[in-house]
Amino acid sequence: MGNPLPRDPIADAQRNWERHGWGDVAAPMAAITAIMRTQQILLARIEGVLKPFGLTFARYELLALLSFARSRALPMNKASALLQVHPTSVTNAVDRLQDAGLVVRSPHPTDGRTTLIELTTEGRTLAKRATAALNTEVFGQSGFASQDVDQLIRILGRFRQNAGDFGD
Amino acid sequence: MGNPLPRDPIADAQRNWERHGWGDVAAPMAAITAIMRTQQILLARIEGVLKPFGLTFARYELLALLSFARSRALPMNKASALLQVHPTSVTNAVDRLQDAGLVVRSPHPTDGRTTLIELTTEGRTLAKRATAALNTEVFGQSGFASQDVDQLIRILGRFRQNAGDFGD
DNA sequence: TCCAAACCCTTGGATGTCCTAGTATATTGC
DNA sequence: GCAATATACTAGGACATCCAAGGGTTTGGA
Repeated sequence: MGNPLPRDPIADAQRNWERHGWGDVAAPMAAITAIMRTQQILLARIEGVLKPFGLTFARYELLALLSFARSRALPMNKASALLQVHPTSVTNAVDRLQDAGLVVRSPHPTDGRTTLIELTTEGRTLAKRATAALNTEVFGQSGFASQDVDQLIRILGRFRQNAGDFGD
Repeated sequence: MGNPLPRDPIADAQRNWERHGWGDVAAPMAAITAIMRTQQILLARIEGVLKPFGLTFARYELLALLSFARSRALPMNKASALLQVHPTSVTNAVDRLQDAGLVVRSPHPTDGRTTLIELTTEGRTLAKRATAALNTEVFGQSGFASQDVDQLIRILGRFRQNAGDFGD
């Protein structure tokens, strides 16, 4: 989508902030902007790897969640909570996965409000293959040094906890 | 969109990866997933602050870019490169900002292919006010410790450079 | 017991992102 | 000078996300 820029646009923005007298928030602004951009880069890599499988990242995440769940079937609201996305996003993903024959919906045995989702055999197979591809082509070549990975897990873990993602 | 989970879902995923024999990529997987989730949290905060101004993050970024540009008018392709988004995304944002009276399009004086975008007076004022709000309500309360901010800038800066974002 | 409040999922609408093509204008090479 | 190639923007389509609202089911208090 573009060639490398001559200079780091985020470092430029940080300098702009300092120049305007906002030096006290320039660094957090740069860090947050860098997170946004990094996410964009990583998402593009992930989607690129998943495309041959006919999957998007959103659909893969749901497939992976189901493949690791203890119980074979998961309520949609549970999936929404664990994936931390809006319930309508899960509805959307399940619609498409079901059209592709990778998951099936079934009614909850005792709660008429709840819908369960479950992997089909093809869904389980595809989840395995897609995970293997992501492991070798993205996670195995993340571009982060080992110590940096640890730092990221620590820093972002604390941030997410403070943001109310999880207790503990 | 949800209450805190009892446990960190990303730490759970990391354990799942290790349990399946993918221990060598479990940590990068967790780090990358944490980046995705952190971006989601930050974006929600930013959009929440910008909503009263009638802005989204995409539109704000364009407004901010224009307000810091040396030249009053910027070609659309330049904006696309600096914001690192697809040209059609800039077209989309400019359409809406123009409808809102915050920017105007004008033809390039010498290159008939190029369209310049320029802030209106209202656009410049709104950019200032929105920036002030983001500085106090988001960047000033990022939730990252000062040393962590430095770590993030360093780690993600190197990552972005290796990913080909910029030379230097 | 029974109705109001809470909960679950889905539909419809607004936005944003990207990709693919199409149109118009510039630049390059012969 | 003219054709071929490259560049700039935009239109249309596929997906994802969220919010608001609606319809069905369960729960809980009067």
